[in-house]
Formats: sequence, C-alpha cells, structure tokens
Amino acid sequence: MAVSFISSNSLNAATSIKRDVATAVFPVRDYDLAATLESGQAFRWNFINGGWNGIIGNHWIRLRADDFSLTAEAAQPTSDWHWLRHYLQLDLDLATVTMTFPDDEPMRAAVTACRGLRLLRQDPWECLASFILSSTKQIVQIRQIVSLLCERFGEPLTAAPEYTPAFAFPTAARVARATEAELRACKMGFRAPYLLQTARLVTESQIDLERLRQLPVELSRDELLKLPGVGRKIADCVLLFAYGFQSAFPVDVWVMKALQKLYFPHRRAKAKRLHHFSETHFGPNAGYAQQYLFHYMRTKHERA
DNA sequence: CTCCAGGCGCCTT
DNA sequence: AAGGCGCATGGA
Repeated sequence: MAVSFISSNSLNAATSIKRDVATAVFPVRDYDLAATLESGQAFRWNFINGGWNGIIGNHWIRLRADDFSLTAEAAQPTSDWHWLRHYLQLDLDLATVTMTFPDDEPMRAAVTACRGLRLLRQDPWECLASFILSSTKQIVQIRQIVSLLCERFGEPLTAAPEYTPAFAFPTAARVARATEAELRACKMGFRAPYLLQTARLVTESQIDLERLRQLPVELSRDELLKLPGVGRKIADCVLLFAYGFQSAFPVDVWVMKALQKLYFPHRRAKAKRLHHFSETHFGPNAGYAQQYLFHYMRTKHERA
C-alpha cells in the first residue's frame, strides 16, 4: 500500500510556532478511527482540536481522519512508521474478518451501525496492566487511573509544543519498584496489589509476555490466568487486544447484556448458557465480533 | 442517601 | 463445581 510521506522542519506560513515534526498520510477505507479509539480497548487517547493525541510505546502521536485517509503527526523526525501501521493494523482487510461473522440479525445490525470499527494491536504489558485496573470501573475511571499511573511513573516524552506533556506507559520494572501506597494514590484501590504483584512477576521473568505470542491461544491464556488479578475476562482482553488471538471473546457485563438482549430476548438465559453461546456461535474471529457487539450495545442500541 | 461500574479471589454449599 | 460476597473509589 502506498504511503505518502512528508518530513517537515519548515514553518507553516500561517503561524510563527517553530515546528520540527514528521507527518505521514495513510490511505485507508472502512477505518472508523473515533469508534476504534473510543471502544474501550485502549485508554490513553484524547480528542483535541479535531484530532486524537496519544502515545504508542515511546512515541507521542497525533492522528486525524477523513473518509479516505489517516494523517499522523509525530513530535520528532520520523521515517519508519511500521510501529504505527502495526498498532492501527492498517494492513488488515476488514471485509475478510466481518465476512466470517455469523449471518444473523443482531450481528448485521452491529456491523452496519459500527462500520469501520477495528481492533488495535497493543503492547502486552500496557494492555495487561490496563485491564487489571479495569475491573468494576467505568471506562472514564480507567482512563483517569491509567493517566495518573503514567504521569507518576512513566518516562517523559516529547510532545508537539502546543500540547500537554506526555508520558510513556511505565515499564513493569518501574511499577515493580513502586509501593502499594503509591499505586493506591493513583486511585486504583484494591487493584493496587494485583498490579504490583503482576509487575514483579513480569520483571522477575516468572512470566515471559513475549513468549506468549508463540503459544496456542489456550496455553497463552493459561499463563495469563496464573497472574494475580487476572481472570478469564481480563486474560481474553489481553489475548485479543495485545496478541491478536481473534478467537478470544471477553465476556463482561456489557457483552452479557448484549447477548441476552439481542439473542435471547424472550427468555432469561443463565450466565453459563451465554458463555457457551459466546464460545460456539461467533466463529474464528469471535473476538472481533465481540467488539462490534460491545460497541454497538454501549453507543447505539436502545438502552433498556 | 443508595446503587453500580468492561471482575477477581476466596469462602461457602 | 457453582454461587455469593467483599473489595476501593467516584459518579449518577
């Protein structure tokens, strides 16, 4: 896929602000950037002045979308954009995924309502830590906790000068050196010891997050489930959002509501039944289908 | 005030 | 094995 690339140290004629940035334009189709960044899979994107500011690894980045392309602005000279293409999964042909979804009315409605919704490919440690912090929290609260954690323990990064300072997501080693009290001060409550202990296990190589990529999904899940604060739902989030195991299907309260309302509207289905349904009905990209149902339920479908 | 939020771990049956 | 409950915190 062709990528037009513009590197610029020059002044914009309309402003006197000195810039030293790199910009790249990526042609895309069926990519709803807003839905993707707001769909509860990542927690560090902020919509400002018509664009999305965020951090990927150690890169501050600003993204803008139109109907045919995504425009990325980095705060430092950048010639290799592979990390961004990978994070955004720009080479994925979305139609080949959605065509594997079950051909039923709820799935059609969700795909139609959320056209262009994508799954990101995130860093395993950031994803794992973020979802340990997610339990019984609303997305706005998770965002606040993660933001505090990054400000207090993450490495400072260079952002474009007109925007607020940026911080990398703190490494497992840095979190492992924090005290439980310091973590609780980030408002994470009873999740603090889970995060701290998991950070220590990662730092001590009791678990190798990179090795999990190479395992079958079931074995990778078993490894994640050994970590404190990680149950089936959070493990499946990491499998899906960080490793790209697209059969992983996180079942949370929203998805339970969605399955009940969309697929069993006339009789109350037990949790066991809904779990079994989630594992058998949605096919090889079940996790992708789950994201459509989740986002559809959260944003578009009539609230009961 | 009460209730609940993209759950998990532990304690009961 | 399956179900109930406490856990921090903050917003509705």
